Amino acid sequence: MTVRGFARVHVVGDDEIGQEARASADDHSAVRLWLRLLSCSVQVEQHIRVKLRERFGTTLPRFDYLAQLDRHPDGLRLNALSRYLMVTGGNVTALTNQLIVDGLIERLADPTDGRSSIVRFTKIGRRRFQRMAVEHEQWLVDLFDGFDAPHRDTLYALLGRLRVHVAEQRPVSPSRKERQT
Amino acid sequence: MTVRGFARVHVVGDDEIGQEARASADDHSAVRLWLRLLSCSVQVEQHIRVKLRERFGTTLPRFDYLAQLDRHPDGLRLNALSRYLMVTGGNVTALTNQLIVDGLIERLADPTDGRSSIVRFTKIGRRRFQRMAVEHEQWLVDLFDGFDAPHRDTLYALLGRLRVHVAEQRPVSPSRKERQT
DNA sequence: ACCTTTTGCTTGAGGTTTGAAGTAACAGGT
DNA sequence: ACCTGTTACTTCAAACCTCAAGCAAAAGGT
Repeated sequence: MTVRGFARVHVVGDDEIGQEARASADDHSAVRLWLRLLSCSVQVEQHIRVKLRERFGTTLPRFDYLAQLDRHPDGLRLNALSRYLMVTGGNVTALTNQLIVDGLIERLADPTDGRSSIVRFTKIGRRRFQRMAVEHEQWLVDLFDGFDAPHRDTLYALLGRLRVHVAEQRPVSPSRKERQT
Repeated sequence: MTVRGFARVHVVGDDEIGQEARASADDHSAVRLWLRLLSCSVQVEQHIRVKLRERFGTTLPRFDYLAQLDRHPDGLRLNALSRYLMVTGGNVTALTNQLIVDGLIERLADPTDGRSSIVRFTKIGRRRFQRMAVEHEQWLVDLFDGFDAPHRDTLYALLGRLRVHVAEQRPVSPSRKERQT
C-alpha cells in the first residue's frame, strides 16, 4: 500500500461534507466567498493532478503549459505563455527547459524580435498531448456530472463576471503607482 | 524600480478583459468552467499574496496556517491542519517548523496521543496575526466591492454546492480501491 | 501478550513558483 | 548616433508542495 494517512492530501472527509472546511460562522461574507472559491479550486486541482500522475506520469503545470501550446499551433512566445498561465517568467523558463528535455516542445528564434523565442510542439509532443487532452476533458465532464446544467451555466456566468471584476481591482503595484504620478 | 515586465505575474492585461485568458471557443463546457474557476482563484490569490508581502512581509500559506490556528484557540493537531489547509502532512511539518522559528506558534505534546503534537499561537503570534487579519478582510471586502450583493450570494451558494459535489466525486485513490475489494 | 493494521508525523528527493537582480534587444525621442 | 526607458528573457535563492518511504504510537483482533 503506497498511499496512506498523512501522506495523502486530505481533501474533504466523508464525515465533513456539508460543513465549511476552512471557514466558520463568524467570518464575514467576503472572506467566506474567497475561502469557498479557493476550496473548490484546490479540490478540482488535486483531482486532476492525481489523474494526470496516475494515467500519464505528468503534472498539472506541464499539462497546462501544453494546453496553451495546443491552442496556438503556430507557437507562442514565453511572454504570452506567462500571461496565459498566470505565472512568472522564471517559472515559464524552467518549465520550458524541462519540456524540451522531455522532447515534447521545441524553441525557435523569433525572426521579428531578437529577445524572444517561440515555443511550439514537436510532432511527438502534440500527439502525446492530444491523447492526454481527450481523457482530461472526460475527467472534468465526470467530475461535474450531476451538478445540474442550469446551475452550471449560472456559475459559469458569475465566475466570468467575477473574473473581470477582480481583474479590474488589481492591487496597486509599484510600477503602476509610479506610472500614475 | 523593483518590479518590471516579466518578473511580475501578468494576471490579466487591460487589453484582455472580456476575453477568456485560458480558454477558447471550442472547449467544452466542463473544461471552460474549470478554467474560469481556476482563473478567479489564482487572481484573488495573487492579489492577496502581493498585499501580504507588501504590508507584512509574509506569505499566503503562512497566513492561512495562522488563520486556522486563530479559529481554534485551544490549538490544533498537525493532522487537522493538514485537512483544513488541504495540503500534505510534509508541508504542514515544514510550515510548522518555520513558524516556530519565527516565534509565532508553539508545539505542545498531546497528552491523549503520544504520536501527536498540538500547535497553537504564542502571545506574540496571536497579536501579530490579528493585526494582519483585520487588513486581510478589508482587502477582500474591497476586492469584491462593486460585485453586487445578489450575485455574490448566488455565487456563494453555487460554490457551496460545487464544493460538496466535487468532494463526493473524489478520484478512486489506491487506498480506496483496495478497501473496496 | 502478540500480531496486524492503521494513524500521526517526519524526512528527503524532486518538481513548482515566486521575487529580485541581471543581460540583451527593442523603441522612442533628440 | 546617443540616451532613456521598456520589454523579453534568464538566473538564482528561497519558499512551497507533493509523493514516497520510513518510524513510532495507537487500536483491534486473536
